[in-house]
Amino acid sequence: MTAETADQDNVGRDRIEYCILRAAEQVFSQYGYRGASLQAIADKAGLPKANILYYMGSKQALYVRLLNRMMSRWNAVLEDITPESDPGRVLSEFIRTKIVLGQRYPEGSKLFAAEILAGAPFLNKYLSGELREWVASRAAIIRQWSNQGKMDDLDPHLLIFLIWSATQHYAEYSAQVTGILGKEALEEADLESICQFLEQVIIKGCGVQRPDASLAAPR
Amino acid sequence: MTAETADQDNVGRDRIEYCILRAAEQVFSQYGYRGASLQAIADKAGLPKANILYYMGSKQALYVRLLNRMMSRWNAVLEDITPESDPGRVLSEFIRTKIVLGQRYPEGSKLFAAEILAGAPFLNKYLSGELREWVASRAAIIRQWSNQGKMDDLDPHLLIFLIWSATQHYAEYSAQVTGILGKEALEEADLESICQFLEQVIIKGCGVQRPDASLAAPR
DNA sequence: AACGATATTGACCGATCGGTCAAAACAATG
DNA sequence: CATTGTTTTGACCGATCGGTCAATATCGTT
Repeated sequence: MTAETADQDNVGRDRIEYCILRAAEQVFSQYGYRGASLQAIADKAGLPKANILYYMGSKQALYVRLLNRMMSRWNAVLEDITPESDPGRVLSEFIRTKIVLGQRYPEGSKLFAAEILAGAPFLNKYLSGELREWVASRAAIIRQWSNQGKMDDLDPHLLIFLIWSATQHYAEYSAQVTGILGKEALEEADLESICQFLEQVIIKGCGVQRPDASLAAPR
Repeated sequence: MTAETADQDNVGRDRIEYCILRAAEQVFSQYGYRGASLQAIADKAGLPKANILYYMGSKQALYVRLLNRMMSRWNAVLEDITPESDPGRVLSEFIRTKIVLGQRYPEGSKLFAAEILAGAPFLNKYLSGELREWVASRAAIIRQWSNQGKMDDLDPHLLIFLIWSATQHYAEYSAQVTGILGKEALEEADLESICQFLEQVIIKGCGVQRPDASLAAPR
């Protein structure tokens, strides 16, 4: 690197890399790792194929980078959960956040789904490592809620799986959902309906108690 | 065809076709349509590649045949639903049937998932045709249940989506589920727990009333 | 203007893709 | 045994795969 024009240089580099990542996410999410071709990514990015490899090194490196980017987007979810939290509020926020993430990054969600479908060849360590710990810590807190009588006594892992599956469905199966509902795409109002539906059914289904039942007057 | 040794002939042919379909289902479900190669299918079936094409005609014909086979497996679900049915029993059976199907045909389930992820290029007509009608008719009955006060007033489409997603999750995301639970595979007992969990949460979450509340003595 | 570093890109590599074909192997009938 | 129809399969086709490379273009520094 020559002296300190680094800022400008990196800005230009970052812009191109972002463009490549965006194109690659679309192609990988649609066709999976093996089904995607660098040529298709290059075409979508408007660059020659050799340029993709110049910036990303290899198909695998590009793919792994996309996976990591998507994982990091999910890291913020359910961060502030504590044994003292109100289950209803936390579950509600969990559901809404997941729905929003799926809408904000539909290709990333599908990319992740395709990776799992293929048997998680690049993510098995993450699944049985970081993510397992993540789930275990949240499950322990949910378990405490049950013991405190704040909600029914349910397997917390299965509850987390339920929320995952129910929310991700609308990102990964958008083709099915829109096909059946006869819509071109899901609108804001649809998403709000979905969120309210899932909140109501899941929170009620878990027997979540009103937070301040002993304090607030029932009405 | 020569006279009537047709039986034997067809049996031999069917056996080979079944073998090919089984191998193809594995490969397609793991890599998607574009990511799968006829060579990989041939290797898994223990046949030369040219033989696959002799029996199946083309990669696309083989793929479409697998899709149709999987769709027909799902046809039996929720067939005997009526406005007079007990919602609890129907939903419970719906959930269990879906879980069982996912376990019986894990590759078929993943095949379908991969097809939807890719934007359902081969299934969009089915989704917005047959399947939409299927959903609409069931949704109408669920709506009647709500009007009869048998359950809460919820969007039936979203309820069907919820059950679909929650059950299919254990077939399509088996790599994630086993990775997080730290199991090699889901056992019978796990599946029973999952079914009971989903039945309890969803039925309770929908406010389903006990069927003979006015007849049976509360205990 | 001259120079070294970085970017860009067309040409090319061996491997593999889906698919064709004709020769060989096989089975059944006359 | 000869004949006819069906399977089987290796060889091959043009296209495309991921990846390499060297020639060229661009840029900042001196």
